[in-house]
Amino acid sequence: MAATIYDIAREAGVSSSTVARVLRGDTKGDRKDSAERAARIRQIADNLGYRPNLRARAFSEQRTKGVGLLYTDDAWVFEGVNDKVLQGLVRELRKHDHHLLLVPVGAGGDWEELVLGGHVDGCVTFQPLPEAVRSGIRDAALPCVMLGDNSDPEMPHIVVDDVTGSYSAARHLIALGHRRIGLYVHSTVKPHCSIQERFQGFELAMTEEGLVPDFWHCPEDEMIAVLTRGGARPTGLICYSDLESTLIGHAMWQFGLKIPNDLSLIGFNDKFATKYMTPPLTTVGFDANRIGTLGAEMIIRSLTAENAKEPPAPTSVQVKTQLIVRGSTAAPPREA
Amino acid sequence: MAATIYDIAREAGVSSSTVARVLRGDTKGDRKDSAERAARIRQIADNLGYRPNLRARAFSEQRTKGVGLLYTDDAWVFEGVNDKVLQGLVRELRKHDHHLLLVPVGAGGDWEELVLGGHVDGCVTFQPLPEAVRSGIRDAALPCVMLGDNSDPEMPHIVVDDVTGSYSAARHLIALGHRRIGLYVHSTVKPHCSIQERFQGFELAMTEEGLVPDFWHCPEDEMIAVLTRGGARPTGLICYSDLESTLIGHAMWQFGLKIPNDLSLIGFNDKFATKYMTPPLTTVGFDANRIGTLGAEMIIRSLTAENAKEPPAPTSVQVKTQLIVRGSTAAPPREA
DNA sequence: CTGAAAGCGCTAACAT
DNA sequence: ATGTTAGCGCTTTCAG
Repeated sequence: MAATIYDIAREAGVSSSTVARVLRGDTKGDRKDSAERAARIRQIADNLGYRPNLRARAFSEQRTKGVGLLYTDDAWVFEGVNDKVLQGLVRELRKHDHHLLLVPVGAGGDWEELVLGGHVDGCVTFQPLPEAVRSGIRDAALPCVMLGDNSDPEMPHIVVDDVTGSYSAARHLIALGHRRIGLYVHSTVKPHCSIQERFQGFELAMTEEGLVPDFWHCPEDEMIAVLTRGGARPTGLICYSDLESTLIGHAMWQFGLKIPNDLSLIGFNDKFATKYMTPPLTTVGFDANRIGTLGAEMIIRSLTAENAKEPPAPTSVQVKTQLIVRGSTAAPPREA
Repeated sequence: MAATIYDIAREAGVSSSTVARVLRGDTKGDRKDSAERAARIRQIADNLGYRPNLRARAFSEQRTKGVGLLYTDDAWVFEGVNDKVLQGLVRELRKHDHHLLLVPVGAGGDWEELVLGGHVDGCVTFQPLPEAVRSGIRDAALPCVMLGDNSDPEMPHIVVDDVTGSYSAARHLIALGHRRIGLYVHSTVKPHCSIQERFQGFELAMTEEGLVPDFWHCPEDEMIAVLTRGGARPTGLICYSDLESTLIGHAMWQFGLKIPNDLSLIGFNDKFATKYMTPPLTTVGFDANRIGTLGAEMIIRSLTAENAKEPPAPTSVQVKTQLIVRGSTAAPPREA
């Protein structure tokens, strides 16, 4: 159906190799007759609507120029700021003539067949993956970059500077006069490095001031119960992400409590809508798009480095965070 | 490097076709010796860590089992409820042993080469695409399903029942006593069918009551100016999406105006966070995940129908909407 | 600079 | 049921 280099070759009266070379621009055009022939070949290709067959090329070159995005199958892959990460990833990959495949892990449909079967040249992972997946990738020596996860020191990864982020958040609350401050992670968030590191930064700021860091990893109703009970409840809460902030902020409103008057709230991620919350959310932001861009660059590099037989050095990149102070934080209530 | 069927064949002392057949389970196992041999072949394949080479298979079968998701390169691809659509799409495709490729159109990186070069067997489109893209797909006779866009009657598509959605939203406001009601679409939203149809439903409800439908397609500050001026300003606003609701709700709060007391606000899409807005947003919801699932089923069907040489009949599917009444709507203020 | 030819790994039609 | 063989369309040596 579609024209091949052979069709062109026949019509031009040359060999298929010549066509292939010309079409790839792999010719100098020194001699005059050559140049003319090249032009004619291009002309014929154009007339025939020739388009290289990518399946054949992938087979021949033994690579697809595809990169798989592996993620565990929870509901939050495209949520939060991951959309921006994804955007940066896809765009940068496209710039380098590669493309992204979405590969949920553990959602039926065998990821192994797809990823290890050679339909992708490398992969990028979101979130901590099951050990089986990691070892599968490692055994296959498949180039891989982990995003937001440094649980595997062997693999290059890009993470957010969580320690500094939560440190500055805690510092901000302390400076406002808060003494009882907590860090809240929703129970649906699976344990991984970001939780630990956000706790570390938080803990550091607290202990520097001789304060005791409180930590919750529970469903929202438990957290809400703590925040709405009388007595020594926290007056400031740092949330693992903007999701928790949304949940807690809403609950406070339902209970007739005011933010920031009754509770200072800090989110994480600076997703778009938080700017428009009531009140606008103070949050720890970072350039999510850049995570994607860097991830793409990194995987592309190891994909090309592979051709050069040089094993890519394990690399770790941190993306800076910045506290964005808006309206959800203020001095603690008097009685505190 | 990786084991092939030839390696297995050699070791088992059989032909490669036999290996291929056994590995595909394409054998009855009638005779005892056959069954034994099959078992041995499987054993050897296992030992060798055999895994079918998907590139070779794609080349041979002339299909990749890949589906491209085409979208114009704006910032909202993964925003709103599109994340859910995407989720449904990916999962359903994976169930049918297919996978999704992300293909931004017009962001550098040639979509044509990727899509028309045979790296995907079909495609699904988000949002209205440039005519050049549509005709390219049509000329290549590439199976395609359009999501949220019925601008091309030739192509199968899945849309939301926008007319009924906005109709019920308007009806709700009218029942509450509102007379001056507007429909607001942000200027960043490009003209497409949903806008028209949401206007139609809105207009219908209004004219049924002898009311005049107001329509704005502008940046938020213009809309805000209209809402905060004195006199005959709208008391009820139906928004094209939850984005507009977020923007407007926030602006009202800044101006010291109350929702729903001073303005009743209705969103569209029912994205997760709107339930937690202050107050919770009344919105028109629909099963976004289902759009993805249906889209996947539809494209899979036309991919397999193609093998049967039966041109897929153009199909149109509508996903139902439902008004979700929460706290952002109430009777209009007295003076109105 | 060009042509001939091998090879990439699998599927499928055909013959046995 | 099994083996043989011919593709699938491109890249890449290797001669000329």
